[in-house]
Amino acid sequence: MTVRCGSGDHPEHDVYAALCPGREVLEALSGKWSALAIGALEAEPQRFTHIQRRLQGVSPKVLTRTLRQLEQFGFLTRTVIPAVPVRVEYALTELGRGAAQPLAQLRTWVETNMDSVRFQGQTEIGPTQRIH
Amino acid sequence: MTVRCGSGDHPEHDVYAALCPGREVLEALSGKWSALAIGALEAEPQRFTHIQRRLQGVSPKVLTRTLRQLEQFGFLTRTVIPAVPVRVEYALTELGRGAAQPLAQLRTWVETNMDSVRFQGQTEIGPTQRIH
DNA sequence: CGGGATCCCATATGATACTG
DNA sequence: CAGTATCATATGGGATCCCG
Repeated sequence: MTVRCGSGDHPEHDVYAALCPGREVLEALSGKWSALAIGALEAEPQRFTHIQRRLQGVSPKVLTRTLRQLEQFGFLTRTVIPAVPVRVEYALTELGRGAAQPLAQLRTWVETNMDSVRFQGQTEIGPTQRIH
Repeated sequence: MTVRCGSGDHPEHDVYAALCPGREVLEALSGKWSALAIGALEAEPQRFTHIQRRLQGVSPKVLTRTLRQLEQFGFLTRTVIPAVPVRVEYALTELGRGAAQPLAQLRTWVETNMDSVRFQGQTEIGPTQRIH
């Protein structure tokens, strides 16, 4: 069964708890390519190569791992279509479509707020100064 | 100025583009502790130790790096309050409060859908079979 | 109290080439 | 087409100890 991790009184899941399995899920969805991959499948199922072209810069190896991980959690399905050459289709599950929503909002937020983000260099700080 | 990365016709930012600076931002918000850290500051500014206690399991070094990174992008501010001992307060900026929303939705989605997530092991696959 | 300095490791990510 | 194999690198993350 699923481990719960509510803090104290209520039994709900709480990603702030160290042992909450939700952390794994959050990390899976937070991978460098996860949000993009899920977004690529929002409209309709897609084949490997299509996804790879969409996520500009991803290597086949990394994309494979990303997709397999998402599949393991049940966010998407991988279907091999017998044909020559073979076709493999990735499609979001019901769960995946659910996760796709907050992820899409995150992507959209980033895109629409890019101009407010600061890209300046380091904030030099050094050791915290003591007051004498 | 800010680099744009719209695909083709429109000039908007597009995180699917390889050179889009939005990718950095998305990654910054996708760090293992980023979403949790920002969430910890949603209600009100907090001190380092408080945040550390909230994010169960984070080491001081990693938390420091997480916060500094978020500060660099302008998501939060770090204020040293002259006192003995020194107090350092972290507070979300306007930008940070904006980012906090989609992140909160993501956390909430994960927490409320944990029971639907599959935690079973690997999907054994092996090399894709060829059709003869 | 709020970190910095170090050391260390796992693993995520990458580039490239090759194959069923 | 849809990967796997290999090699290489980075760096995020962690543990510990120390400091002003």
